[in-house]
Amino acid sequence: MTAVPRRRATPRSKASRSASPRGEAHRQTADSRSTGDAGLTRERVVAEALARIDEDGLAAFSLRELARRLDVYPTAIYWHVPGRNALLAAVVAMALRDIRPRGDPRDWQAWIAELLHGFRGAMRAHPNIAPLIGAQLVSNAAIDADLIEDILGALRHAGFGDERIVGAYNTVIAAMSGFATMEFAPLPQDEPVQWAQEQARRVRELGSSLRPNLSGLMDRLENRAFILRWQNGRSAPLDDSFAAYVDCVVQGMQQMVR
Amino acid sequence: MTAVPRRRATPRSKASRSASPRGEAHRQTADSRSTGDAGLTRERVVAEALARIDEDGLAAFSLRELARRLDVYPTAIYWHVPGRNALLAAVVAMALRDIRPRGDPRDWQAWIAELLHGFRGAMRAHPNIAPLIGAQLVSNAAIDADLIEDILGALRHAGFGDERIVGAYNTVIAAMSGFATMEFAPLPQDEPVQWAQEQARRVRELGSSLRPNLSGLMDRLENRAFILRWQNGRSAPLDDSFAAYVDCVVQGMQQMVR
DNA sequence: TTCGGTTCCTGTACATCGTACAGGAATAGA
DNA sequence: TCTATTCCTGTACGATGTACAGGAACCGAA
Repeated sequence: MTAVPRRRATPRSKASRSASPRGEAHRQTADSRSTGDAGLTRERVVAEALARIDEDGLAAFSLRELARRLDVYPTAIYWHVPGRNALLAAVVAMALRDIRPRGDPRDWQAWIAELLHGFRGAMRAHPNIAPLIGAQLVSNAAIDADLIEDILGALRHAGFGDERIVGAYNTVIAAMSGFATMEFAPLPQDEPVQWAQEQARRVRELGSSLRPNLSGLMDRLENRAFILRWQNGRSAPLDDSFAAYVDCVVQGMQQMVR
Repeated sequence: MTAVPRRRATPRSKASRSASPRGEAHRQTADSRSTGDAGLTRERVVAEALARIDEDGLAAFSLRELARRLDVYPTAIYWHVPGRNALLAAVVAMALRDIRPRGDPRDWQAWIAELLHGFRGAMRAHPNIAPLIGAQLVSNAAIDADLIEDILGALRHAGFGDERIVGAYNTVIAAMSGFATMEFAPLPQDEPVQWAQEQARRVRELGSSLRPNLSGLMDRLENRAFILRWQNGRSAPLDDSFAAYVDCVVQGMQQMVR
């Protein structure tokens, strides 16, 4: 049906092979490579996977397409990565690499707010990994141990004792990932335009006279509130709501600690 | 490798066909059916899909396996449901059918707490749909419009005006789904025992002397905190942490409204 | 300089998946 | 009794993840 122009069966084309930089031999050691586009690395595989997901979305991502982009056979990837799931875990880790706040954990309120905003910033940079977040954060090493240590440190400064600090920690992690995961959750990717129109119509129809709050607030809610929108955070970010959410969590923790 | 005993190519076996209840003709009208196990319905398809996901997990779920269980050809499902994604959306809607609190929205704090606990209860009943929650709650009809109306009503009683009620609403939705989604996120399903052991070892090694908070709290944290556990909420629920989380959100909203 | 081992990739193969499409049998309505 | 509709059977296709068996380039020791 789609009749996508298909590349040849053999992944490394004659052309790209003979046009190899400096006409050097194809084979290179892992560390002597200087061109950067030949010689696979785990780093390169993961980075390209993230790039593919950023561009085409998670649903369209496949090891075979990734291999095509890397100009290798699909099974070559398995040398650097155990399998699809492990690759996705590594992708998440790469995307969340730099969320550690630079502020002072002793100013715990500002520090936690910075953490939550930083996490959301990473999600905004790579919104298509949103569905992976919950799945990979079960116990994955995507989050640095030093970051966890700092979170606990901030909570100590907030005044949490041994009894309640576990609940506070879990609250922070859940708050960090909860909002952004939903905000950037993907839309149905088939027929996106028609789907958005249908959703917009559906949402507006909810505001009947039988539902006074919904109808009275419809102007403010439509496409700006969960379940009542037809775009995701990529095209329609929920900045204000997220700020309110962060305030709520931080103030709630302040109350909790007393 | 696994060599699963494979059923025949034709889905409805001779045996089950001739052993059809009361030896009646195979074909039945949609409403005259009384046996309950013949005649497909959208309801039946969705219910069986949820049952399959509950038992085998989301990763193992496929339309073909579902069809095998329903004793029909895979393509028969398409008569009742547009496709895989739509089916999963319907599954989520079914699982979240009864989360509407029975309390009085005017007592907004108790009402919102009940909502959050009710949502988590639904997730505990169907933990394997956790990865779908974020994805399907973008703007899906999984949540009843009347429930949304009640949430807004509760927030009105809390004192939120037009300005801030959208942020409060999004906070409630994010809080509702955020924690439970993570708590019940699936573990890697290949080699679960070995994986759990590795994770346990990894977590315990994080508590070195370089990380005093982590090491000091390790006894309380291990397998009870996000990122530091090797079981998910199904086998190791985070009841206390969730209660703390709900308190935090509710108290935070109370502060917000002033 | 030769040679055996290691690294990293090519190439093949297979079971499985979602779903498009063409009918065909039973039923309902005229 | 005839026709249209409903709901399923049956076939088919392209795509996917990954097991497995090599094979070519490199490394270090002889």
